[in-house]
Amino acid sequence: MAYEYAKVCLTDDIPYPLDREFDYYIPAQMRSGVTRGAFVTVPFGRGNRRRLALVIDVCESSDTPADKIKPIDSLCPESMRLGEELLGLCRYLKEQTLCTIGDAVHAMIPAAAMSRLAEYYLPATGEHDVAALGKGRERDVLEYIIDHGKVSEASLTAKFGPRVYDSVKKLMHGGYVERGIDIKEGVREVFREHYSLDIDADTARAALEKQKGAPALRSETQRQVVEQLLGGECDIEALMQATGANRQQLRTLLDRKIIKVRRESVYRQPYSTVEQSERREYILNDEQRAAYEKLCELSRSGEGAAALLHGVTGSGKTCVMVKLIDEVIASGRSVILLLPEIALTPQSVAIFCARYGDRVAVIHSSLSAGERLDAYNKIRRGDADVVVGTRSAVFSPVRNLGLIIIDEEQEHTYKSDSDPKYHARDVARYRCAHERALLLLCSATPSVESYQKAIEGKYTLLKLKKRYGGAPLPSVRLADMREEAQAGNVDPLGSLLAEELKNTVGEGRQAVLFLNRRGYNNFVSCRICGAAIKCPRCSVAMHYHAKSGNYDDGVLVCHWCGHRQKQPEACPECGSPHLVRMGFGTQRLERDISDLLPDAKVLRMDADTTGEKQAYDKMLGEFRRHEADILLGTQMVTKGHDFPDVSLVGVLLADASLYLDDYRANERTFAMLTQVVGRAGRRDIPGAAVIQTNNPDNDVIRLACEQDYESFFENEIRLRRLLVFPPFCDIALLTLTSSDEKELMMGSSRLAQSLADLLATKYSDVPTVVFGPMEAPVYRVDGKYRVRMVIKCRLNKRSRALFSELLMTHTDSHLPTLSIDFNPSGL
DNA sequence: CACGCACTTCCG
DNA sequence: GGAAGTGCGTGC
Repeated sequence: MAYEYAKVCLTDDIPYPLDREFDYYIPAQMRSGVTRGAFVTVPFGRGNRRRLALVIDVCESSDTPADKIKPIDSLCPESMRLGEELLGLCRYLKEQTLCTIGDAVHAMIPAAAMSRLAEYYLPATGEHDVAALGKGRERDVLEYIIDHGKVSEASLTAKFGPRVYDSVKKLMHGGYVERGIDIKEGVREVFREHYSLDIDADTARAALEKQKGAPALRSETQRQVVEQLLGGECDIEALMQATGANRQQLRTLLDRKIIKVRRESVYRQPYSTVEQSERREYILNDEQRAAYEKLCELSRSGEGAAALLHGVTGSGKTCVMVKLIDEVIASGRSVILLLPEIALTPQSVAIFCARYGDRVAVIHSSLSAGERLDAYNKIRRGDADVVVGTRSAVFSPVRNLGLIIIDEEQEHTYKSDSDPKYHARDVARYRCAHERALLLLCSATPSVESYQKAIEGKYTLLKLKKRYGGAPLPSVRLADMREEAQAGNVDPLGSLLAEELKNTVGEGRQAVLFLNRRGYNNFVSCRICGAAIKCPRCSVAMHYHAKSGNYDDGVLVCHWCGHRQKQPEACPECGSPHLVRMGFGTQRLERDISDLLPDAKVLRMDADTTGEKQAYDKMLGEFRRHEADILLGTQMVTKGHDFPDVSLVGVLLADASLYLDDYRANERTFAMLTQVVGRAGRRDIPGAAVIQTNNPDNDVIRLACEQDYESFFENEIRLRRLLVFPPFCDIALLTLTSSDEKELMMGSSRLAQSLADLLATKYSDVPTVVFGPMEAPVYRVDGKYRVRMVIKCRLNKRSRALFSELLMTHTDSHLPTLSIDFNPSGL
């Protein structure tokens, strides 16, 4: 059992070709701690700079020549250790998404839990002839280091400028200066200290009575502390309150071993202030019961299984989910529930907090570093067995995983577009298969890929066809905007929708208006030359955003890089002063509504007004409590929020998303319309929906109005098969990025050439269809140019090996950066 | 022939 | 990514 060697992967930010296993010697005193999944620091490279590394495996011998092997430097805290399941998942992520092990690790462990290495410089031990350095910059640097004793590279750069490292290097060569390393553990956990006596009760009483031989209590405060603790353990706040002791006085008693302290971590609870909804009983109807029983059966089988729950909007999928979670928890296993970010609201979280109390951990993007760490530790220690969270929660280190639920599984936010470029659905499938758990995908409008898998029998398909409580579907009317335009109405609000809006608000009910895309077409263009005003850093038209209240007083904003500027007086292209604002966005719509219904209270919800999560949650709360009449917004309003008083739903520009140059445009449009129509009229109020479109005959729009998913799927799968799109192939998106346009051009032809070479020789057995290189739809973003290649292929070991090789040979710090995304969420 | 600098190689 | 190794041009 003496493992002397460890295979490790570096986990700092390293280039792809360097991401392989390296053998290190394990010093004898570290043998018990250095095991698979542990983190260590190692000396690496010719300069032996310290690096953080993950132990992939330990072994008795090594194939590496003994003279090359270096010893491990130190062992990192236990709290960073990855379990066997997550270690396997790191490997899987690297294979599947071509990320580095480091990228995978960072997706799993919160930054606050990771140790950080901080290098510093200090004067070398021993005497040195400082005068021999003469009077150059090196001497100044050395004197600065000697004066300060221990200096970070950052402070040297601040003092001497960016090229200071050249001097430092020379000083190190000359033996004047040495490099040291500090290992800083991440953000501290919050602990509460509990004090108790470290001496027995008799000794304590003796001390209080000032008996000989007993420890002396030198002050009244010390006596009070001992007296208090005779009554039992006491936490620090209560103790200081009761005795008037301060930290220093407690410290003294601790040092004299009269009292002792126990530190218990307290978890910061970001949702502790959530309005408590009462724990309600869920009564299942026949359909729901059948689905629930089938799922229980799958779960109890103890094998990895996957199911797709397809239920029309309002069919009560949540009831089935909650009952299933109860069942899995009761059997002693843990549950991960994934929701799209915009569906993760206090209301949805409250359902689970009310039911499972402090056994719930919530994870979302706007947690502070400390909150994230607490949630992570709570899960890791087994103090939470229900995890509710967004995409990254799929990596939660739960104990004894029993179930992963992905709600609204078609949402593209489950696909990450930065390293690791994983899809939460694929990660969940892998985990469930390996940890013998059940995967449950839920949706009213499943992705074409998932539904196809269900039809093929890879997922167990469960259907809920009835709306819960028998609520009828809203009556849906299409408003043909071409007729409106011919009649001279170019306002965003058509006459039918305007009429319905008046009636609804007049009757004291609420309405939701959904505008397809934020600030749609809302740009400034020149009447003379027709050019739109573009962002100086990106090649897209900037959008006009009015300041609050005044439509004419606004700024231009780039939706890609966030650049803001005032609207220019004249066209930058032709100098003409005739600039006009085109199209309309949520702001323009808000103004039109207040003209139409001056007394109605309107809430506008888009990325501008909901910068912070709290603001978004607050707005939803207000609308739920009927403190406003009309909710107006982009995608955010379509999610499964249950608004009891909403009887009208309006969709503006229903077809705007049909013509995106993405093969999923139909699917997205169908899902959006189906969901938004499903918002209207639950329970006893009959709902109505008005959909404004220029394409009333379009099948996608028509079928969405009828909530007919099956027919939509039949059409769509036929189209995908015909045109060879997923699920009938996979797509690899290769993106080259550079701030130098010329280098980018050279890089892209080099890339195309290597790809062609590999396909003609080593990988001639891999069938592909190659498109490009071509400029990305938005060529320039944040000052960088982007060129792409799109490759249709089948993802398997061979094709991944091909792309991996491409990444190996095209990763170089002074070449354009290559990024590969398999089945990206948008093209 | 010494030094500077672009380019390549390899890291255990 | 970074440091050392390689090879070539320039300079007194």
